[in-house]
Amino acid sequence: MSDRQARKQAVTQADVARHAGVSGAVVSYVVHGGPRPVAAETALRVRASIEALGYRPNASAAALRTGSSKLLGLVVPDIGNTLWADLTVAAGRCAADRGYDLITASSEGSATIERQHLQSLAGRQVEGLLVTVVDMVDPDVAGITGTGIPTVLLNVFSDAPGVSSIGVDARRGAADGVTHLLGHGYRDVGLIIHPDETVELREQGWEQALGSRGPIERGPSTRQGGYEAALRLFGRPDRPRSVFVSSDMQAIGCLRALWELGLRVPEDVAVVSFDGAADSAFTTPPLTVVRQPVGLMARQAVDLVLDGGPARRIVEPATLTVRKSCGC
Amino acid sequence: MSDRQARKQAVTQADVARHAGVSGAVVSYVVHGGPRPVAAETALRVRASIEALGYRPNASAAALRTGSSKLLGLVVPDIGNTLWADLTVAAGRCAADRGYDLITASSEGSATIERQHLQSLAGRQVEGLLVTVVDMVDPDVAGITGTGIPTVLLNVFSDAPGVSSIGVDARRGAADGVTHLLGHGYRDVGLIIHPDETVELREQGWEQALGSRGPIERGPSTRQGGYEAALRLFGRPDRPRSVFVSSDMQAIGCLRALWELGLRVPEDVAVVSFDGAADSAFTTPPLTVVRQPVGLMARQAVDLVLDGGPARRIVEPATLTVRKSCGC
DNA sequence: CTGGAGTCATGAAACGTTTCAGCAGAACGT
DNA sequence: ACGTTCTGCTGAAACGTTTCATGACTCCAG
Repeated sequence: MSDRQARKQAVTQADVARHAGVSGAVVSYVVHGGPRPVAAETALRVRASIEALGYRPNASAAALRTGSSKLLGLVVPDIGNTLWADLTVAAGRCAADRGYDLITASSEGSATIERQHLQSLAGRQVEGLLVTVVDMVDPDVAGITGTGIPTVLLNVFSDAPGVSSIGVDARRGAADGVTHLLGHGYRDVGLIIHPDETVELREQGWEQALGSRGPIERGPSTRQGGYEAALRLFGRPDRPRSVFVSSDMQAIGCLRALWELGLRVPEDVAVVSFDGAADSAFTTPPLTVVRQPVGLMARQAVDLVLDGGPARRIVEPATLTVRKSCGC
Repeated sequence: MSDRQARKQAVTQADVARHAGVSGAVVSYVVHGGPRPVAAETALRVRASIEALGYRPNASAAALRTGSSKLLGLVVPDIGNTLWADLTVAAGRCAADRGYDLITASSEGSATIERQHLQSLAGRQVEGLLVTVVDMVDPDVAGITGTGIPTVLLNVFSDAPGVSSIGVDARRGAADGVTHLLGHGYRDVGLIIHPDETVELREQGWEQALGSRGPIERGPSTRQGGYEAALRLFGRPDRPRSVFVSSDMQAIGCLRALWELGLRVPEDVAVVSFDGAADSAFTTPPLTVVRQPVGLMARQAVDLVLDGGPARRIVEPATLTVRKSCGC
């Protein structure tokens, strides 16, 4: 109990310095390789002491002194959505390449939680913020612009000053997906989509390609949400012969619903979905998708926040990946 | 460019203190509610200043001063595995409930990356470490025990001193799954498993229930790994009529392989898998699984590292969840 | 020898916070 | 009137780093 109270830093720079018979400054120089030269012999002695004592620099102290936390924040709506998991992996790797760690926070679809996470990350002095917003009610994302933290939005384009955006041309991507379905001869293409500003361009693309509004069912971008929406959509007397689903997660739920209803894919219903998450290739049948290049987007986002240019807006193409669910 | 060089804390405690006409100490008291009383009127004035200036305490400085970073580390082998994503969500929620943030690091199946992450997290003074190891070559996990950071292992039981473990009774769980298959009348139950110390108990459970060793194919715990292993297993002339798959990810890949081979589930091949991740309920057909209660485990893990008792070993039951893939 | 350049190590300041010791003044009982 | 207690605030120290200004020492040219 008392040994737990006495929760102090195990080994400090000063300990190492004493052990090696040098000053603290030299220890710092050895650890960071500069900015002053250190004699090879001394460096060796210091390194030996570091090893012997198991010294590990206190990141908080370094961050305080240098003003650089070497921390990046990532906020996603739902880490259980494999698309965001893919994004997280890619961003984590890029960050690590540049010596940064990533604090990942999942909002679980709640704007309130999102706001809390954002506040918390700002307090942690993260040097960059990658955000996939949950529903984008707020043009200034939770007052983040005021903090001066370089921020990139990854699933929506914002006009807020100082905020960059990276995303795909969702309207065109969606239109391409629907057009592909149309090319198979389907006249009516249903839509399953989340009722949310972040994906409204997908709805527009669908409508544009279709030239009219087909049957729509709405529900959250989750497997369960897609399942329920699909149950409604294909329970209709005028059920469509094909459907464009605005996220892979919903498509996965949709597939289960269709299976339960005894409708075969693609023979009875053709399916195309948006996102191209890792698991969209492993459904039965594998999903034909409009793919977002999240790996690329993550890399660009990390570069953008870390290299500190002016706010930018980058739009990547969303490309159709044909697999089996469309009937090809 | 120069305005970016001049990267200093926007608003500090001292700024607020000056603005409100009080000392820095009072600002701290107001923010934290103590440990000294503050007159209601003064508190109001300070709060107004905080609001007006947009003050946000510097977490690094607080961490340095108090020795408490309010940070927890979570290391998972692969965040794309929805089981770990589920774990991450649960752990993040528990941590947030207690005022902690979670740094999540995904090792992507590499022990080297895992070690790097662990080192980095230790340097960040995380106050607890939740680790799902990637292959468990190292009884002392990457020298973490030396750091004195409370650590919980979540997918393997370790004898390392000072390290807690929380996990399921995997041998029994696996045996239950296989026994269920046996109950359907299948005599030979194949096995798809990752060649790795972290899951060897599942293999033992399978063998124990079976009373012998059936056909095995090995591959990584990923969708692709399961897909390839299944292709081999069911390409055999003596292909089994049922299979126990040691992870949901592999089972999802297996389902795709079976679909490609024209084998129906469960009519031609019955499948039971281990884990019970979120998406195991949304495959076609939905997977019968041996479920790990990751939500519960995450909660216990957070409590364990934060409440600071002695190292413990907790084993939860893994329970069979019957869905459709077993032929019930 | 002297002076200048070069190499290496040192001490101390600063980063922004939390918290302790101390102090002024008011309130109170006697 | 005088101690005593309470309330509300302040100043300063400390946390562990990084880095600057300084200085000691060596080396070499003149």
